[in-house]
Amino acid sequence: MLVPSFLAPKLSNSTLLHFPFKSTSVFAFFSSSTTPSSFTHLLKQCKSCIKAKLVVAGAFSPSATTWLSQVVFYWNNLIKRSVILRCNGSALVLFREMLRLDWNPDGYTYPYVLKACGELRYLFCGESVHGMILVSGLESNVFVCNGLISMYGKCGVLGYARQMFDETVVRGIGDVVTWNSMAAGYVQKDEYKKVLELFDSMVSFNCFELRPDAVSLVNVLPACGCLGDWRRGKQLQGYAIRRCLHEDVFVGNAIVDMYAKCTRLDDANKVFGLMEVKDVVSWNALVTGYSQIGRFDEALGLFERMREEEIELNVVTWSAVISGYAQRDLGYEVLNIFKEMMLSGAEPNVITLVSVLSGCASIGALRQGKETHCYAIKRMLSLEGSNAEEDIMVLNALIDMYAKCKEMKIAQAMFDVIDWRDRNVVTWTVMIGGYAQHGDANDALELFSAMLKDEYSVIPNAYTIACALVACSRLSSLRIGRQIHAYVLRQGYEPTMVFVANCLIDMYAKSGDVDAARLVFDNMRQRNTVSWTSLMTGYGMHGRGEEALQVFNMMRGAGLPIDGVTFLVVLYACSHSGMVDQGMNYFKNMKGDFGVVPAAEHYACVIDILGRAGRLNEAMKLIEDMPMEPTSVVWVALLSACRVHKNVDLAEHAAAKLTELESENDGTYTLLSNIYANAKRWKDVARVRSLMKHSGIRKRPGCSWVQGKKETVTFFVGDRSHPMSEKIYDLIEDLIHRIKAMGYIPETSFALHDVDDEEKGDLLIEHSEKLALAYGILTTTPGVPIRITKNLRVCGDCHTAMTYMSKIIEHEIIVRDSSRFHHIKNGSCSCRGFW
DNA sequence: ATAGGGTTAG
Repeated sequence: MLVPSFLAPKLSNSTLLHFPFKSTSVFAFFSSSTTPSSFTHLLKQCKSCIKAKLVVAGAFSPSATTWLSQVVFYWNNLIKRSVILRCNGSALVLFREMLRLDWNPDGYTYPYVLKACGELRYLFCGESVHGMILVSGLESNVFVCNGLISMYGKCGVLGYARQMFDETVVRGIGDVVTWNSMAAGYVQKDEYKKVLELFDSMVSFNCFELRPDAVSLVNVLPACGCLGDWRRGKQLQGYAIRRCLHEDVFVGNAIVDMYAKCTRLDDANKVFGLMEVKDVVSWNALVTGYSQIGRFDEALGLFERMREEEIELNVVTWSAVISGYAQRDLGYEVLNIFKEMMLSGAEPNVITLVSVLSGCASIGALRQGKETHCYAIKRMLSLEGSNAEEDIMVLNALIDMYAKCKEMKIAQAMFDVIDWRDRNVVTWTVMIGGYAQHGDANDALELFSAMLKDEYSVIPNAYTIACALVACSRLSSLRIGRQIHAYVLRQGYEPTMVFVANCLIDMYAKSGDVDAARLVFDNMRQRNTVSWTSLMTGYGMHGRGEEALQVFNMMRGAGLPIDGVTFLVVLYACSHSGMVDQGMNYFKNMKGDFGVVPAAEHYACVIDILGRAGRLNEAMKLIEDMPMEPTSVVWVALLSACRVHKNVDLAEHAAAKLTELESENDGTYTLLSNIYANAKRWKDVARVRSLMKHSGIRKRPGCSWVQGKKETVTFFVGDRSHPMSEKIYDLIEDLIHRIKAMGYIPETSFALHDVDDEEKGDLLIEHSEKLALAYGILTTTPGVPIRITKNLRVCGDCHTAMTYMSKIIEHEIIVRDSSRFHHIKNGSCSCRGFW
């Protein structure tokens, strides 16, 4: 008996032949009256429903019949049928029952039983069967050996598979299937190089009978595809033609797929055109090939041709088109095609669902997302055995969908329900990304640090890092951002470094350290458009417009494509640095020089530029000349300009337009109210305030946070919850007193109250940014900048007060508000009035 | 035995 070394220690165990089958849903009983014909009848029943209970009274003894060998044959048939119908669990139950009734499995039984073990990834079971095979002396049967190799391969223990393979080959009983089974094991585990090696040794193996067949090619061709080795694939294509194997649809499909995976779509198309027999798979290979290299129009063209030629579309076809749309964030198209698919009667599978959910996420289609959720639940309930690996993907897609639809509570609830052992990197990443973008970014960072705990045994990937950095960007959390940067450097996320580095640029810029952003940019080995525009945006929001334009010129020099977003960033930079003429020039020439047609967003930016410069009439004229309907962003830009330049009439016009567009929000009302207050039109102020009350729109509470040594501390308006409150308020009063002596006059129009000026002054000192500053002064070492972030725009009075204060405190004040950065130092601010 | 999927930034 040839006992493989890996099984030997287990053989001494008396539990060897113990079978851990739990299911008892299927019984096969044999009575003394069972005849071959009644047995055949039972088999037919099984064919229609393998779960049918084969009820026969009493146990059946093998010795009581004259058709003994026939019965084993029928058992084999029953098991084989189960396996073919993919009811592997039933196959094993039948096998156990066969043993219980004392029938002896033969060389025809084991291959199927092993196949069932492999499909179910029941390694322990498979080993037990292996033990029985050794006892029965069938270990020299090549079918059985091949079954063992493929069982171990399927269970992922390639070492065992390889050992069985080597022994089989050494004993000289190996055939093509032996080699192909081993190759299939390697393919399963993505060991593509091993597949190629195996194929080489198969060709050079000195055996007359042994030549690679169609199956061998079908195993090795995808390996070439995955390795991008199309030269090798072409050789194999030559081999296929010499052996006339290329006429096999499977081989043809594998060749098309190989070229498609190597992004050589023209070669793939040529092979496809020459194929005499095509099936859906051939078409699908080409469709997905085009879709994945971004030639989506050609993919859609093929899809249309498939419909014209009335090729029966299957799930894969539909899924490929749906995922193509989803990847392009074309959510509406996703939903349309999905509807068509459902009407055609095709059954969606896990992949379809995941793609549809990603489409829902991209357009925030909560209702359709919930429908898909219901469908998924229905499907999971009706499916016989659910697959944990596939389940987690659907769950991840659902969590992501809910997060992108801003339903963080549902997302969190779903996350909580998943056992931590079932959560994978993506589960964590979609949650972190969800909080970073659509919830409280603090929660995102908390989740990120929880994830890093060893007990969860998941390692963040580049996507996770990117999401965590987005959270830092939103919070301006330079300290945590730096820590993550250090983590990135330690781990080295080489393959996706461009993504991560772009996020780092964004994080440093938004955390107030645009020079660090530049450093990251300069050290990148590869850059893409986003790298450049991120850096430009960084310079733009810090009011360093000249440098932004320098980067733009470098970008042009580097030959990168200049698109609409690039121009948006350029105009944004000009507007925040008061570079009116340059901005207007770029706007005028963007179409002529770069072929980029200005969109509504570009108009909004230019109106902002003109507005800041006080050229309100020009701005209004431009709005009237816009080739498209002015969007709400345009009117908001005008309204803000009216605030700065105290134009009540135009402000009223802009506010009326915003109401027309039904996109007025708390910001609109606050601006308008401030404009009225500034003009001392108190009745109008009261009217706006009562309007707000009636429409249920509340002023978002102003909130500022300041970066402490260890943590970030948040203050709301009039906040007295901090333990240091008393000291904070004392300090503000003291500072205000001192700067008043320097000439500071409180700008009372910024307080939303119709009371006398004295009291308004009191309310102004409660503004969150002043509280944050006082806390910063109290806790920061002299000389170190104080970094404050505010959720709304910084209040004009606070801005003036801080500018005065910067003369008498020993800190630079770096304020990030919802519009830009203010570096306040020695009595002046980097914004130079361009908010 | 061949085809298909989710998480990222301006």
